[in-house]
Amino acid sequence: MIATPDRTPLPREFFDRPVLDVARDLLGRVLVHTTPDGPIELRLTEVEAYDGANDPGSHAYRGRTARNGVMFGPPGHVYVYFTYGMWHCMNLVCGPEGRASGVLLRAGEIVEGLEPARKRRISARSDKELAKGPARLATALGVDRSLDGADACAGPDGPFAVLHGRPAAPEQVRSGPRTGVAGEGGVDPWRFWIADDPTVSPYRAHVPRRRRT
DNA sequence: ACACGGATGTTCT
DNA sequence: GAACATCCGTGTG
Repeated sequence: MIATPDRTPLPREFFDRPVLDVARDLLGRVLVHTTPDGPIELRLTEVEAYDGANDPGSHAYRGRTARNGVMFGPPGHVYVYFTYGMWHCMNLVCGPEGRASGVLLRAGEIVEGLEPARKRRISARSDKELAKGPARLATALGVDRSLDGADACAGPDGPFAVLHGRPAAPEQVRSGPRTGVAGEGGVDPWRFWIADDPTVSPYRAHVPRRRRT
């Protein structure tokens, strides 16, 4: 008999901690996004921490703007941004309020709602690629800017929640530099993942692109 | 498996 | 005008 996973939503206090602690602790937890196609659930296998005004890699480094406002708000909310003209990526805001730190959700395993996830990720060659990468993850979950600012601690009534799940054992957690982050921001080992998990995305260094005309 | 360039448009300088 | 917390298709090995 298989033990029942703990489906208790994480309380807001979970997110009201230093962002590095929250990032490590999120691995293995289960996200639930309720969509018109039904619930999609994802077990997190890879995340990155971004530490507000102290962090040259963070969207909050140069202060508050219309885009990043949610990062400056209370912990336990969803920050979604649009990038490269095509993609969405999602973060969970960490406390304390005003610190503007967050955890980018980079990859995971779809554990419920495979059919709707495949439908949104038609180019995926296998199920382990459905959410292998932050924009793929958001696509598979059906997340866009309409979810920006949503409360991740609202429980089953809200459109999005983070369940307790089965946290990864600390000895299974690996860390390294963040993917695609330029300059000094790409130095700190603030990317975390579960060792040997097939859904973790490959590391890529930041590549400055040549101008187009 | 890995490297490259194009796609696409919002955001900020 | 430039940068962008990326992805995909195509090429090579």
